[in-house]
Amino acid sequence: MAIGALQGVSQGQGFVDRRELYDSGVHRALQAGIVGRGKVGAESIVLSGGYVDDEDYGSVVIYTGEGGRDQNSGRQIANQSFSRGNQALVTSCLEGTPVRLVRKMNVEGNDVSGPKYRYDGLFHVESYWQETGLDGHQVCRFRLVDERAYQGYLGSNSPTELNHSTSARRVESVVQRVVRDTALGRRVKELHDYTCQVCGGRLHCVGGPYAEAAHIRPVGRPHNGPDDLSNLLCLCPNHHVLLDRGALVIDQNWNVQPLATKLRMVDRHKLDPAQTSYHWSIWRNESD
DNA sequence: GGGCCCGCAGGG
DNA sequence: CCCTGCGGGCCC
Repeated sequence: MAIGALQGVSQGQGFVDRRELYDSGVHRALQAGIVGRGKVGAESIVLSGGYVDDEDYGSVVIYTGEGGRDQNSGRQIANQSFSRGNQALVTSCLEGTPVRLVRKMNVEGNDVSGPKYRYDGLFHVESYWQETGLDGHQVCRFRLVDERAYQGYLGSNSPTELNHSTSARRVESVVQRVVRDTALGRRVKELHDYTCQVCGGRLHCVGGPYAEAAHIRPVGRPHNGPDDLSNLLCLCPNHHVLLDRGALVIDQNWNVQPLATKLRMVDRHKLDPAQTSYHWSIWRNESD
């Protein structure tokens, strides 16, 4: 029942089997890959290589949700939904709470007695979406980033001062909305005079207006959206969040659904319909 | 607090 | 390859 780091457990620590992981409290399940509750968030996940759709890049992990899987063959035989453990990971994303990540190691040679699992520290659920998996069914997917990588993005000089329960959400926001907010981000905001393309709102702060540059198709793996104007919107914070989390999608006619309002356009800013169509594809089942 | 469902085991 | 199975989450 503990979220975050555990006393007496060090990063990189090995565990012989799932029973030892269970007893240590690192991952309190003998079989399931996700431990956590829908309304509280996830505690821990195990990356075992059992899912064909998983991608492990070290500090970035693309994790496939649970469910719809044939126990024996290991193949997806039904669609997944954002429920159970998948809902727990969504909650971790929305709340910004860290998740313990355990990797199953490929044991070299015949050393059966050695540790088969390794605790690899805390990860943040940066985003979630769904897509058609390699086996042809809808799967839930999660982009997890090593918390140390986050601190690297931020250039933080005191990683240990980060309080996960209170500041992680803000950390995530900074990564998505400020660090990537370069000259291009300023450009798109100037083109729209800091007016939200969804609601037309313009936030007047002391010192000037505030808006956010939002990528339609996310940049970085696995989405690999382009970091250019044709993939950027000028949005207020609320509609930025709703777009990123799939509550808003943009259809072929530039209507924002389910609001049924037209995306506000200006002549000098052309969008690429391929990007809105990609965004649609990863959220089509959730937005109706 | 009991019953039910389900899962990124593990071993034979 | 098959099957037994432990225990968490969740809904009564």
